[in-house]
Amino acid sequence: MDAPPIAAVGKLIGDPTRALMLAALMDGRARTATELAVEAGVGRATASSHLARLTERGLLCVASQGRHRYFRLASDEVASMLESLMVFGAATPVAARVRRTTPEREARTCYDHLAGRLGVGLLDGLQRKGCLVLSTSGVTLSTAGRDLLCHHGIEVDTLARRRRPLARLCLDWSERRNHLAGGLGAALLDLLLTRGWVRGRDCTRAVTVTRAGRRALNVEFGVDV
Amino acid sequence: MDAPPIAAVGKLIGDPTRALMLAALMDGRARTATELAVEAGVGRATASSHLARLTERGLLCVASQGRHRYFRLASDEVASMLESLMVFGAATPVAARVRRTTPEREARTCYDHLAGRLGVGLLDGLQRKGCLVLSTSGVTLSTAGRDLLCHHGIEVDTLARRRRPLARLCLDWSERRNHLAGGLGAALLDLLLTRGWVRGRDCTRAVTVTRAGRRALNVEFGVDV
DNA sequence: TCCATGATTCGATCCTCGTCGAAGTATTTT
DNA sequence: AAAATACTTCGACGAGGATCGAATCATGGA
Repeated sequence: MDAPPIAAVGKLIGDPTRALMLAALMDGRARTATELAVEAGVGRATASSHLARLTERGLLCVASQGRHRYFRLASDEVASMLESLMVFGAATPVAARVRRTTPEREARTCYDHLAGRLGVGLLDGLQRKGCLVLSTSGVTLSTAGRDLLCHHGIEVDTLARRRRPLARLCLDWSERRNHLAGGLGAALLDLLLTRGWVRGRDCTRAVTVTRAGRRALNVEFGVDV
Repeated sequence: MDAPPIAAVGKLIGDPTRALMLAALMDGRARTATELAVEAGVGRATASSHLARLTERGLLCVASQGRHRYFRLASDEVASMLESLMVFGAATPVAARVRRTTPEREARTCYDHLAGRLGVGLLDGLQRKGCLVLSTSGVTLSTAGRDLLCHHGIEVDTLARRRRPLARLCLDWSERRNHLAGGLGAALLDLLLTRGWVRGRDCTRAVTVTRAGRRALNVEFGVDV
């Protein structure tokens, strides 16, 4: 009658303070222990103990820089798992049906890549253009896709050599469809931001598509925003 | 500073008793409140309150039959979400690396379909044979696939008319790759069991492939067990 | 070397929530 | 009708754990 493994993870995520920390880190950026303490509205001592437990369980990883300790999500698999929780997080099924379309549903970041309608659309568009081929073990980049992305300055070959998978799928809580994660997903968000095609809002994970972005995304990646 | 939605779901799964109930229901079968109380090692009153909360949140659904109330997972999306939690459930990353291959990793059921190496292999095989085509919104069945499954007595057209999606992907905690869920996944497990190609062990979710099954799976579905 | 700042550890406190027994409701059986 | 079974609601109890302040450790700058 011993508690199954999911209980431990659930308990970890179930605490409001830890959940706030995880939610804050969903944008993929690293934060110091004090920053997270403030964001969760809790004392430094409390935050420290929470962060230690999250790290120990493999949900977070930590990098010491000087006297600061920067915490971030351990991988985009963690982000993916958290997103899958949000499917049930919102409310009762009844309330979920009458839910409004929020900006977050339109376009947002998930860890370090795009999600929401835009994220799903991007994966769709790239697939229709024959740039991405979905297979069982995930998504793979076609030669055409490689050329397109290289043309936009993304160093695909460098990314491919990393330990991190080049392309992964992540189930979207708002669309209930997949969007593109992995190194490629991160590189694409990077590209869209530097080109000024999408603009991030500082406090939330929501992003907006610029007028130029709308056109460019359609022409380049076949996205119908 | 209000608690994010994931906290509520986490807290729900985080309780050992509720986790035991969910784990028990992962095989997809429905159980009465009393059965679940026994399986979780807890009184009837306690079980009842837990089941009410799980149902309210949309993780379980309930069907009243006479004086019995049968609880089961609300959908295979719940099973999919629980599997994604197990990726982090096992232990610390260090311990996870030296982990043995258990029977559960070889082949098991997840809700009402196959998972583990066999589940992943089945999806692989069907894809290689051109029976399934992976697309962004999920998997779709090709004409060739429809013919093959009908030939084995699966009433594909009937399944397609149901509200439940015909084919869905579910991330495997042991293989970290997708396996086949949805109505088709359920029908295939059914087929394999009635043909005697795999045999379920009663108490656990593990299944074993029979000698005849090994050959048949290879010939019919291109599975390399 | 000394102080300022970031982070962790420890001990004490407080509160949430899981637990059970008893009573109440619903449904089947006799 | 009455008894039996399945389940839920209610009230009270108790343990686990989240929280904080104070003390300690670690790093950087003067």
